Amino acid sequence: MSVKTRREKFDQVALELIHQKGFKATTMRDIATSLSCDVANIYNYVSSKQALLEKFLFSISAAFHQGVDDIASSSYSPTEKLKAVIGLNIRLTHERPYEIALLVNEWRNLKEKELAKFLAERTAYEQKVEGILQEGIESGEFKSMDLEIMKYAVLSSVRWLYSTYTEKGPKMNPVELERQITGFVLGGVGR
Amino acid sequence: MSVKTRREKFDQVALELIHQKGFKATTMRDIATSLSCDVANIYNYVSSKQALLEKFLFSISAAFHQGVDDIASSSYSPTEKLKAVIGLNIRLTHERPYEIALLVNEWRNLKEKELAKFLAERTAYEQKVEGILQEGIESGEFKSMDLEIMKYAVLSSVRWLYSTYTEKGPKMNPVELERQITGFVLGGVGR
DNA sequence: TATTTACATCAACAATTGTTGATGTAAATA
DNA sequence: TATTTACATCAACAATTGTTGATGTAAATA
Repeated sequence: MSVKTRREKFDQVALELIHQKGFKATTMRDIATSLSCDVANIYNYVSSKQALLEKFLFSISAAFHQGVDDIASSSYSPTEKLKAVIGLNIRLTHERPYEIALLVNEWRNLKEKELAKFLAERTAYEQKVEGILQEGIESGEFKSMDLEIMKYAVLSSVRWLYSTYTEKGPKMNPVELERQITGFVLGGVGR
Repeated sequence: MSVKTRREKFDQVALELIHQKGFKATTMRDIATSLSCDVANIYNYVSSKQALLEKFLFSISAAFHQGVDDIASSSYSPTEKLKAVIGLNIRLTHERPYEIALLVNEWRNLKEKELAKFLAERTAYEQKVEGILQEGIESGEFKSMDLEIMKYAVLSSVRWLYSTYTEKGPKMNPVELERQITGFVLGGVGR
């Protein structure tokens, strides 16, 4: 586990630096310094700085898509599907918090073509979630509220989670976290 | 209104560019080009690029603090205070969406000293909201859930709002928006 | 009228930054 | 044994970028 190849170490260091300082602010020299090697050496691992960002973003984006597709096409009820989407978010956040942080904060640094591709993927993901919510409204399981607001409210309820795993301090128990978030999304803070 | 002094025009252009491209990616030359003037001219309006970011962030941060202080020290019930906090967020988002976008996305570009000051202010704001939530749990108005999770869940429920005002397309009616968000935060999506 | 204010341009700088080409070496593989 | 692989360094580049100093001008103010 903690014995990593040089390549794995590189990925990890690059990811944490980009999360911490931001993509633009992280220089190839920063990464080299953290690896105690020469700048030029980094190009043995990755073809360009842009390619580095693209790799992280499209990899985690694909994981979300696969997860939500499996949920959407299941025979679960809307409520159960919504719980599963929350569970998916918590599982991925727990496993890959730094990539999710980039997903939230660094996507705008993609170049034109990749940016368009990324935004298309993001919109597709959001529409899949919206589909579950609409199903729930129609079946009467969810209250009838503005669908777009409902979608953003639900999505934002899990978007902050990565910070509890990237920041210092005690990590939250993912099982308990899921229970709490699910309770909030379904029932709010009121009694 | 649309007749602006050169200085107001500068603020507006700088704000929109930084929102759109990000602080690091926005160059002084970008701003100059948008204003159809020389780069050097910008230094008649602001002393440095960093000062520009600081001005926007601390100004909007102060507005949030003043708002939440008035609410916290009122004699409203916890539920009413929570509604007022949501209302404050919606009002400020409606009035100053671009500054709020920077508050969410660009604070990490502050330099050491200002970064520390900013984070202290942000933590203080979050603690004030947490205080209201705790009061509500103790009085039995809110369900008893993990206070920290509750705090982040509530805060994130309003953190995405700016995008509905900075993006193209029809703007949401702030009164209806407030009603919908309040309903979600207090009662969730379930029936 | 004399002076300040607000806004403007030009040329130039030092530092930073992503990237490349030439080159080397120890270990693994054919 | 011959060759490929993975990892490494050095020197150098072209482009970008924030910022400054010198200088000018039309309008507002004293």
